[in-house]
Amino acid sequence: MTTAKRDSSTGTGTNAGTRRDTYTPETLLSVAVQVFNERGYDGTSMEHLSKAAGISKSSIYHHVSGKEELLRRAVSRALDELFGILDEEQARLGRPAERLEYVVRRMVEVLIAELPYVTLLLRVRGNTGTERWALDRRREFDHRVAEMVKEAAADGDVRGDIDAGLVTRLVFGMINSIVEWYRPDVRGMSEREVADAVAQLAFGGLRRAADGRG
Amino acid sequence: MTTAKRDSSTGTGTNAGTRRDTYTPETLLSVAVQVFNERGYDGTSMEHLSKAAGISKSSIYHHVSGKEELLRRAVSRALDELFGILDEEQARLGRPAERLEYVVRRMVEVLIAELPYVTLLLRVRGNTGTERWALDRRREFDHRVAEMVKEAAADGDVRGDIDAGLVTRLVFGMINSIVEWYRPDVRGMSEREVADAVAQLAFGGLRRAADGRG
DNA sequence: GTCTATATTACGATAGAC
DNA sequence: GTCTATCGTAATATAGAC
Repeated sequence: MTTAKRDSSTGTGTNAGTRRDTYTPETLLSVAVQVFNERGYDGTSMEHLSKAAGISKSSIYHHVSGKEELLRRAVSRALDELFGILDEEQARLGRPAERLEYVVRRMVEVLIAELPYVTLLLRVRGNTGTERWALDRRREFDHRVAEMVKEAAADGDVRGDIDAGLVTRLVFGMINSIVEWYRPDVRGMSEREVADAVAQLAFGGLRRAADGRG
Repeated sequence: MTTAKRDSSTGTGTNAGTRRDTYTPETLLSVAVQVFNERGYDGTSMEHLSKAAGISKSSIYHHVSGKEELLRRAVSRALDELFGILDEEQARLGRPAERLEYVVRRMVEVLIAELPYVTLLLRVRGNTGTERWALDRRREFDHRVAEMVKEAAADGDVRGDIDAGLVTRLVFGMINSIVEWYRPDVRGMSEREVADAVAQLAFGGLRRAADGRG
């Protein structure tokens, strides 16, 4: 009943202002990323992509140089959004613990807003140059957040009985796991609601809270 | 300097009590799982496996029917260990909150004790029948732990302001992320120490604790 | 149990027509 | 911009010797 083909009804070629019917690297990317996430990058062939996009294999090569360029574009987008968080004012100014909580909430929001792109980024293994580059940049991001955890612990606002690197990894694990279950179509649960739940659980813990903020 | 070849020095064939030099499906599995985790299952060819095992491709087919059998054996082992936790006495008896904390700690321990097997399980995508079966069993396990969270919340021992299913997913995310960074060779950090850190962070939260137990 | 050799299919990518 | 046809390689798996 459903079809992977694009709607061709607007494709006269003379409508200057309206969206074109043919693919651009960007629109093709959104299709590719979806398939990559369903089948895994290595489990996706150009044939799979061509079927999903509704064009032939060779047409894909007209837009991009190959599979790896699609991967590079996707993870670049995810990384740019994540690093962008660290440049925001609330991530740079104020007490470390507050900056940390802001970053945690924003990570959840970015992860949901850019769900397919971040999902792909988080699943990269390291078989190609592009994948290893992505892993390096991820590590750099993790490191910068870990520094924030260390500062917050030094201030006494965050528990110091667990190593800051370990804490960062575990909180990242919690946040990043969102890509494994969050789906925008299910009713309810906005970015904000998920971000609140993650922040409350990460900072307050599972145990029934004695009061609102401690 | 390093070699992938096995040591052939004990391979006389007459030493009844000592370990044999040739592969069994089980010893081959440990090699395969390692490569699967490094390159990803889809990114691993029989050629990769044969190089890592130090035998030819066709020799692998003497021990197992193919790649997918290796995957099935690996994820079965991981699933058996995880479901085994739920049969343990401390997971079945007592207050839900205490059973839950026990399961969380044991999950960490099993995950570390069976690191490569659980790692592979957690990365399964669903392209083959074996993979879909593994995903189904994982969901079943998650569901049974989620029930425990619901009971603990009903008792008032665990916060009820966040949906039990969401809490379960986030805590699982934290636990499961261990496979992404834990390496047994790095000095320090035993199974027990990681389990303690996870339990403390999951139940107590990031915020500096007011007291030991709340 | 392990090997070499090979059958067969799938893959990434290109050539060239329209 | 898209297509069909195809190239060269790499994949899974098998055959048969030792």
